[in-house]
Amino acid sequence: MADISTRKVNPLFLREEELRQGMELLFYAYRDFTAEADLLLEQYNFGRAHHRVIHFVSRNPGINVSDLLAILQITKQSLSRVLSQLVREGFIEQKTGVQDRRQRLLTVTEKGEELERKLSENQRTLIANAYREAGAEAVEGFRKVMLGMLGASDRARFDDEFLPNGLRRRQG
Amino acid sequence: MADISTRKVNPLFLREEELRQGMELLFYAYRDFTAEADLLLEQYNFGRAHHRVIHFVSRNPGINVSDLLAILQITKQSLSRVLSQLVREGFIEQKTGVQDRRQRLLTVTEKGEELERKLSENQRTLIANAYREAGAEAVEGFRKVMLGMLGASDRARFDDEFLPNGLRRRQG
DNA sequence: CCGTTATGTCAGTTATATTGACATATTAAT
DNA sequence: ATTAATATGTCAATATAACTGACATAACGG
Repeated sequence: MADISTRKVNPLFLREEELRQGMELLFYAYRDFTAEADLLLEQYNFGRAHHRVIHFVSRNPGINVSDLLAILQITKQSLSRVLSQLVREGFIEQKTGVQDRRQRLLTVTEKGEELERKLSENQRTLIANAYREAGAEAVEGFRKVMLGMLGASDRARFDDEFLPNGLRRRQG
Repeated sequence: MADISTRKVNPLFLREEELRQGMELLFYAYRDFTAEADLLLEQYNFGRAHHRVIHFVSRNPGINVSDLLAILQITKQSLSRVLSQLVREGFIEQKTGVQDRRQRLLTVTEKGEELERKLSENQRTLIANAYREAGAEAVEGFRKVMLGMLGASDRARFDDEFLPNGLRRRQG
């Protein structure tokens, strides 16, 4: 199946094949990437949504609910269940905004940070190993391609961080 | 937030930051990647699972149920609902195996191929654009990193296709 | 004061997956 | 030939996680 001889003589097939491999890479990588954290989450009776909330609140301390919803792209009702659970169990804190007292600004507690570290440990290891094995140049390419795949609004979240080229350099 | 000066003097922070960016790239890319196909699937009252089944059966004509389950990593009951729906509506065909008549070998009908093309059109475009904009070298790096992130069993699915280096070369 | 915004919540629904138990047909092993 | 194991399918109950819609409160901005 998909014999090389066919590929060689048919650049269109080759390109098509290449694209479909890209699709599958994304599928498998995402699944493998999330698999272990999912197991850990079960022990807390949490789901992937909890992980995402903790991750993005940890990365954006003081974020308000609207902005978090914009990142997660879920309904406020969905977030509510997850978030109130995390607050109730002491992983996330809500503080009333100072300029705008309607807002609830979210931060992760120390307990929350600890959980975040646990949850992401395997993920960071996976990425770190993949980066190390692939080498600096490959990592640069990986980022380029991934960024190129993002929709405009999501890409904007990275622009600030990528342009100042503090990160493009090393990844030893 | 995340000021460059801090990054420059603290390689550990930089590395950590880099890994977390990788995590988010994967999250956003996967979501943006699947967003449009999801919309189309709604029109058929199908879900992402249907897309996956069609994709992998299309890529592996004559695959049996067990192997498909191994790829999808879902229960046979879950697959059953999706698959029987696809068979009932004429997107997928089942044929009794010849060597082993217990098996149901799955193939995509012409109608199924058509749906697959529709569903993946946007995804292929996304990848194609990202590849083109990033360049051949970046694509090579992207693949290396993605492959490096896969678990052993998933990586094995690509080994055959990657080692014969019919694909590493061009991506014009 | 009033329209809008940020947030929260109640209720009902839908989609999708899971587990467990069991059934059928077929193959493979003794 | 009988029997154990395999490939597949199905019924039923449950779980999860999202959704929509409606409504409520508090605070902002003019």
